[in-house]
Amino acid sequence: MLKDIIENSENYQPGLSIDCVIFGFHDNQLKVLLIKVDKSQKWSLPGGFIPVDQDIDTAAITVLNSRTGVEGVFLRQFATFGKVNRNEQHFDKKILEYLKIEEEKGKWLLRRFVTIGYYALVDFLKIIPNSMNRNETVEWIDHKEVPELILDHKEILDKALDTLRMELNLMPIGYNLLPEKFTIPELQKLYETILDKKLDRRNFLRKITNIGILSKLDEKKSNVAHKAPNLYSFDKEKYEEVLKIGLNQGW
Amino acid sequence: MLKDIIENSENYQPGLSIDCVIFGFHDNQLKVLLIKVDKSQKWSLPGGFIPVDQDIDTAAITVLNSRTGVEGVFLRQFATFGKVNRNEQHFDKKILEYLKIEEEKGKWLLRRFVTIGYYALVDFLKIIPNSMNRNETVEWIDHKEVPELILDHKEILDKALDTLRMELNLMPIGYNLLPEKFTIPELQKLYETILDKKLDRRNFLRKITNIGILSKLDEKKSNVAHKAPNLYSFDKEKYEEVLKIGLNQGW
DNA sequence: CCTTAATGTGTTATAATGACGCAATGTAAT
DNA sequence: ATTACATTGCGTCATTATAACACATTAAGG
Repeated sequence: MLKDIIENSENYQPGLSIDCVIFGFHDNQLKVLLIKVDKSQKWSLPGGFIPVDQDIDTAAITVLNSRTGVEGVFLRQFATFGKVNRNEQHFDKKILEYLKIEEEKGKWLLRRFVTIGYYALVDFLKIIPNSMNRNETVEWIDHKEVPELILDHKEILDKALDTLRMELNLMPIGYNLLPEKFTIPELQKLYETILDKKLDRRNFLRKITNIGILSKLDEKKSNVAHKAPNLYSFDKEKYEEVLKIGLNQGW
Repeated sequence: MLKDIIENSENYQPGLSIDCVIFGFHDNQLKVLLIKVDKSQKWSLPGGFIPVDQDIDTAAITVLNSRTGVEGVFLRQFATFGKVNRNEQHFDKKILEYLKIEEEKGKWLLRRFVTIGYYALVDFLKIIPNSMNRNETVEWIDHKEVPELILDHKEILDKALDTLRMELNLMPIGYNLLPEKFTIPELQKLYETILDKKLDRRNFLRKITNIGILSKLDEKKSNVAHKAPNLYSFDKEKYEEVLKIGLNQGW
């Protein structure tokens, strides 16, 4: 795959890549989809290169889609990373030897790559982590237990989470991270997990319902310990509306 | 200049550029620093290319500095633009002929360029718009009277303003856009101009002073019609602190 | 059947916001 | 000089939002 790209490098934007921070939510944990190439010691964010005939947003969708199989989810560009030495220890000649790529073609890879960061929010249960070949492992990892990552991928991940936390104040979140029917406590735990902070149950309920994006269903969650919580779903129309205009007007 | 870059294109990141939206404030108008190359009909944002041995942030500082002469001001990356055809009508062979660049070297320019957008807030009065050569005009233009721009520069400018408006709710603004001593009405007009919205005088005063970033000076503005307003300055220390932690906590 | 650990609903004090009123001040017109 | 006028500075009040907390309800399990 990488070999194909390098050998057809004239079809790809040089020195530019895309990395996706794909968030999911499960077992009250914020998960991140990470990849490990078998021969490598470290994990990395799913990424890809940009065909010269594709918009960068389209290329990002391709990356997300190839790893998760989902389409039409929340995907947003958040920052671009371009320190001089960000990949100088990584894309070195060993890879080219390993992939049996001739030196002239290989030069395409041996330069500083600037990478455009996107983050996605996806429904954990709808995703089957998809390894594109047998040499790599794709896995959901709790964001609190992320192992050492290649290059500056930790920095990229942190920035994505910072952005997500900030955008939590500007727009509703949850539609893409929760199943269709969910309970208020579940939604609250999502918020608490993202923010890494305890919230008051009762105040949370009031605030979240006041936004007007929730529909209370005439149905309770079954098979739960203690009192069965009510189920809710998002009112997609109002949700989209609030996504557009934003939550806080501020000034 | 462009000729130099193309002829030494191996020293520059291929297919990648930087564009700066430089905001200033004067006469109660939000100004944008724009450039017009004499032979061109349209204006453009000041931009530049990225030396392979420079961080992208450093390259952005270079662009800003070369046009304004200022250093250490507010400069922030806000988005990266990479539609497939964003520059296909612009960087064409005519330019290469005009610059007398041989075809092989010129290929560097004839591809899709992805551009990283930065926006800067600078003190209008401290800037001397600096044209790098006689063929170009550098000018402050009221953001409401921005003429047609090349490529997708209008889109970039709009996105920068959107970002600025959003960040107005997250952090204090003004330190880089106003002179050292200023009045509350001036600061309010800055906010009103950026937001394109009238604010209540009295509520603005209360809110802005409650942030705790202003120092009331024992001095009034002179030579003004009507009642002389008090002068204020920013408490740099508290300002920086609020910049870090942010204004609204939200959740 | 009682304990336990959740959920659902409400209350109260405090703070933030939005919409105004009015006096003080300096310019400009008469 | 006096007055009209625009603008600043400071304050009020009703409404809304927020934070902290009390209590009843519900289901599971000993």
